[in-house]
Amino acid sequence: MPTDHQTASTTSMLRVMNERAVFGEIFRLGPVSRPELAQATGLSKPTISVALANLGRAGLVREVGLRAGPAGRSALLYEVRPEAGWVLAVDIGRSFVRLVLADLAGTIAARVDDPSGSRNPADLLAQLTGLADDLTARVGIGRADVTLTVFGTPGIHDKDTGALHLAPNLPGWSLPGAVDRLSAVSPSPYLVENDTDLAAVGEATYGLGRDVAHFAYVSIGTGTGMGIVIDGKLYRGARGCAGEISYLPIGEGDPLQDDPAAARRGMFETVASADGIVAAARRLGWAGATSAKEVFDAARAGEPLARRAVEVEVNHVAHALAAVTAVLDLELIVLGGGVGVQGGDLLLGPVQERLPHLVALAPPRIEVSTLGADAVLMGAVAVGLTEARDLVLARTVAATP
Amino acid sequence: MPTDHQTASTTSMLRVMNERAVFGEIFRLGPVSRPELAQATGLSKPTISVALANLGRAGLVREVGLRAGPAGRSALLYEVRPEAGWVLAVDIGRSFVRLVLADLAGTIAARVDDPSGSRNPADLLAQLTGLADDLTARVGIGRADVTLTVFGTPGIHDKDTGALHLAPNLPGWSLPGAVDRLSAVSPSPYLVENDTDLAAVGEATYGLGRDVAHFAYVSIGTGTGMGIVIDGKLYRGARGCAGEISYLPIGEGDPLQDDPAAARRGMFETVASADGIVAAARRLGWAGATSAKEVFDAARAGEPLARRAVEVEVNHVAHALAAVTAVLDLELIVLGGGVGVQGGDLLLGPVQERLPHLVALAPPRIEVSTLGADAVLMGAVAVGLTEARDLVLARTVAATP
DNA sequence: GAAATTTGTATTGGACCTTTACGAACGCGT
DNA sequence: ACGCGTTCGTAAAGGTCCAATACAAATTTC
Repeated sequence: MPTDHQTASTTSMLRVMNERAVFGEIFRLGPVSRPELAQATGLSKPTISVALANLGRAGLVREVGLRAGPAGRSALLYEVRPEAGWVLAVDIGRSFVRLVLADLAGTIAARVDDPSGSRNPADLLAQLTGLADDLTARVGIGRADVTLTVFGTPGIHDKDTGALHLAPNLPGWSLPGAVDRLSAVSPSPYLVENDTDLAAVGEATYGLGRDVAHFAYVSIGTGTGMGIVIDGKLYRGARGCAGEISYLPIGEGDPLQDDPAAARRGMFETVASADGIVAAARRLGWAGATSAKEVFDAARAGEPLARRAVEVEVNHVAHALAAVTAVLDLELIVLGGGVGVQGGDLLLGPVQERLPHLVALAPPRIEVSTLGADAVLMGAVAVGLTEARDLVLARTVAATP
Repeated sequence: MPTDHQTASTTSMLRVMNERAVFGEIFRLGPVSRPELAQATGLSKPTISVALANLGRAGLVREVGLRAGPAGRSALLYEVRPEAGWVLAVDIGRSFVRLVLADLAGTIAARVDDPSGSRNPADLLAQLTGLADDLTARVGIGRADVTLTVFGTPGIHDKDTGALHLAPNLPGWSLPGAVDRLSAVSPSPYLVENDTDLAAVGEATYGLGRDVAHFAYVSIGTGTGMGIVIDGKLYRGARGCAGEISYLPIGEGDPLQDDPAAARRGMFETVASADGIVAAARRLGWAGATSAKEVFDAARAGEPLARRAVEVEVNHVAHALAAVTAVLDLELIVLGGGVGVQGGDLLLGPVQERLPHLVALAPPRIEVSTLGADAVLMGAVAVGLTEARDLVLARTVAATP
């Protein structure tokens, strides 16, 4: 049990701490006056003034107007200077590459969605670099002005070897060092995160999980996955594999005896992902079923075979969420991914009804994602903003001797 | 996503922070010299001296001897004054009540194990109060000298209502306010924690999980449960129900169709707990099986039916740990509880072998508890010590105007 | 247009920590 | 036994930072 010991501080670190606190409150509260900052931080007015002077000199905050109060002198308002930092968010999806350039205030300045072709490292890198240059040029900043780049990819990024595991859709990226080549996209520091994890952060920051302390995002689509956000922080697990619900031992039979390929892919993913639904429909007698969307449409139209296939899916999803609830005891689970979003109307009610029968605990609320396909990108922005805020501040502090 | 904002500090809070840091390092490093403390905290020698003077005046630390170095003046060593605080740990088990009185240094000064009778609130309270008085008297301190009392109980403590849920073995304790009556045992502040959670903390502090950041303790016995320790902190979940693996949807058939009572109890607990093993043995043809211990003994003797019953148990446990691994991605899982400890030799190997076939991820290490029945008690001591350290420090700081 | 109120800043004082310097204590070698 | 190098502990001086107080500036209300 490695317990983090309390840190000691010297006087000169106080200024850093307090400036950081002031900067953080400006982020949190938006345009805000000095008295409000004094209130929020517990610091005195003169201290706030000094901190604002330093932050202003460093170009991190700016005056933005006056607040007209009921009486008395109007207060100057301060806000984060948006151009103080830029976050490049990249979602490397199965069929699309999406990029967003956001300023430090979180405003999205430019966006690109590219239905890309090849996924081998060299082609993908060239494509990403070109798109990134497009975006920065469009906004009128240089490549070097990007504070931080955040990549969302499927699979698990092994930071020691630079390899990407469990991402069969990205051939060539599982070789050692392959992920490190992403540094070529932008001269900034960069982060590589699992796409489902980012989607979870996105939903937790901009979506339904905003005020929820124990939250998870469950993605069901071509594959399955889960991102866990606890107390506002992503939970990654010992090796970054937390939330790999593909491997939940849920479904009929025993993978060892049945099908080793399915075992490698994971029991839950095999039965519950899009092609698992198609397989279920076929097994039930609908030989011509080709896509999950088709099955859901038919179920909405009242087709009995399709409805039974959906029932099977409901059962699998309910069992998975039951397992997650038994382990994590969450407040809210948001359903996403292709199946989760497009089939959400058919899944949500039955799953919610089924869950209390499986776990005699207070079940979590279950909702369908509001961000949809943008969840990954928005999560990358959120992660990037949090990190970029620290980066610009650290840069400033270092430059104040 | 509630993000905790950076706190601001004033100069006078620096002293508090630094004294806290010094005190923490003394805890962490044991008898330690001033130069070592300066090194560990990053503070200067004079500051350490001042902090030690204050802590000494408050009775929290004391000189303990000299360190003879290879050359130069010998350094005075400081350690926590054990009598500065006392933690009373209480394990309310199924057939035993165990109490321990530990000083602030963590030394166990007195212990009592009582094979108690009645479990209704009034009787149990009387018994606990008597035993607690015995312990304090034996050590020579007063009731009021106890800094903190930590109770370990089965079930989930609802802090809002003061009721204890999911603890069928403690009749009467599920009424609102019942748990609050535990305050009568000692005039100190008190905490009520789930026994399995405490056992997890015990193993994480004194047992096999000492240097592990992602850890869980899985208890299998009369019931089943899991305690999760992440980065040294207990993970409780949204309502304190995290780790209730009794409800993992693992086992044959569907509880809804089969047996509503089993559904209330939880699928996994029904099949994998001690009486689940007995039931499995009977189902396999051993009609006379009466206890899990008997089944394990027979399996060790080579009895075929018993060995098959153990195989069934292995399968269930492996599935449960697979689900836990898929969700949490742990480094280490420690197996405890009656079945876990006494049947560990038969379960460990087969489960470890089975797990990689169920999850294609790096599986966690699995070990059998070394603390055994003392895990709950030791966990209560660990939790109490952490908290008591803050309490005595806060008391001191408040008394220094 | 004056009073009331709120905002921003200048000044003073206090709390804290570090640096520097020096005396105290100890071991080792001669 | 004595000196020397080394380490430990403390004292004094200096610097940084923040709060409190006081006051000037700006704005609304009556």
